[in-house]
Amino acid sequence: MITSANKNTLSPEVSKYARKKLVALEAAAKIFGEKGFHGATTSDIASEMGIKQGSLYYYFNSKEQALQEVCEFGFETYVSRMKSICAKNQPFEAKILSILSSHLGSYRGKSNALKVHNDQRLYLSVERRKKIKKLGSQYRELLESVLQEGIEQGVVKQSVSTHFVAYSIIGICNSWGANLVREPELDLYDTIDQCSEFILYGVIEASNESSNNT
Amino acid sequence: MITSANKNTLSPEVSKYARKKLVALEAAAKIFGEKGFHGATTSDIASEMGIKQGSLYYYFNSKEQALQEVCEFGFETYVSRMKSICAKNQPFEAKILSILSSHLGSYRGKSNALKVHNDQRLYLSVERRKKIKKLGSQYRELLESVLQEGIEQGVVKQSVSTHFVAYSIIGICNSWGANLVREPELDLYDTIDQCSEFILYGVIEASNESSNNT
DNA sequence: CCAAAATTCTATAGACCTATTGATTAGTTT
DNA sequence: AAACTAATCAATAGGTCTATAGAATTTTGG
Repeated sequence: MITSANKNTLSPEVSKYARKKLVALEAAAKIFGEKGFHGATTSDIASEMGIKQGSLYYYFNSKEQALQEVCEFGFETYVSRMKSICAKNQPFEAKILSILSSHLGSYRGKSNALKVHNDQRLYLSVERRKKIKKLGSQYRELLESVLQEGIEQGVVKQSVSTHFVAYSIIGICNSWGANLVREPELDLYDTIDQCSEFILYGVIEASNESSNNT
Repeated sequence: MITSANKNTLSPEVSKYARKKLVALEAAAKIFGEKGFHGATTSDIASEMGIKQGSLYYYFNSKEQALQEVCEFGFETYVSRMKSICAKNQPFEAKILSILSSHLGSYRGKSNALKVHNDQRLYLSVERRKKIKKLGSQYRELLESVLQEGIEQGVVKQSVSTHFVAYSIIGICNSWGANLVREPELDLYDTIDQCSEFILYGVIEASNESSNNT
């Protein structure tokens, strides 16, 4: 049995294993992102990182576990960053901007892992999804708390459902995130600004109250 | 060779073939929706409609063609409905509401096909995606034209990019659409209303101009 | 430079899956 | 009811994929 958890105890900084495991994760993320979980083969992933199919199992116990790790990898740092954003003492608008920067920026950073998390995580067994589910709930609750804060400060309309808006914001971000991955020439900061403007103020001209209700 | 295009020339109203072909499309949509294109097997689809795996090829030439037909099926009527909405002479807000009703309502109607279109169409070859691509562009252009109309009427802010907002609206709709499919107890009309409010006016309280810009 | 550990390779068993073929049953028409 | 057509089935060829096992190679530490 392969004890892939073994690391060289006398690692220089970080073990060779850990370094190459990261390469494996990135390769898996790229291939899963391109072909989907079931469409990707272990052979694809292995050749992406320059090793043979069988050797991949030195780094993963199974294909499904590879997907699990990619999803967790793509989501983990991202949620913890969300936490620190929410903890800060900033006006509502600034927080939203930070959140959008973090969310959309993640796609440009380790684009593939986060995309895989969004598109492929449901193919994991319930058991394997536990941690991911927890992270997802955490994230949505954090976003809802920011909105609730906005309501209490009188900045955000009382009529909005924090749950609904949180979901909608996540939807917009994931949709644009997918575009950012697909089209590298798309400008990240422009996208962030437009999302922010749209989420905060909608599309209706504020001054004109042309409510010609039929 | 199976001439699956044959219909009984003396069909009663609509041929038995056409009727069961629809059953096949719905079964394929359901299974593709649950397991994804590569995760689904022809055996799954066949047993969903109560026939054996091999018999499925009486209705489809290949698994990939089944996916193509499901995607087109899910998108076609939907785009044509969008056309008639855009042609109507209605105020901007009413049009947006109609569009949201149509888009989100579609998920409740033939929920699976539209979901499959969104999630799985990229696994089709470029050739097979041609028609779908065209429909997608048509849809987005129609939505952009509605926004442009709104700008010209002074209802929509001049600063918004119609392209960006169109994409964002589609993102929100697809995100909520997926929720509507996943959670049947979610109220359709409530979702439509909240989406509309959010898209039109954003989350910020209109009266309060608390722009404490740092 | 040698021995132990880490990493990669080759080869393959065992499943499973698509698509085809020819036989078989059900349905219709005359 | 015979003749014809439509719909389904059973069986399988041919291919691909995951995961494993043991051999071979590389790296590391003394």
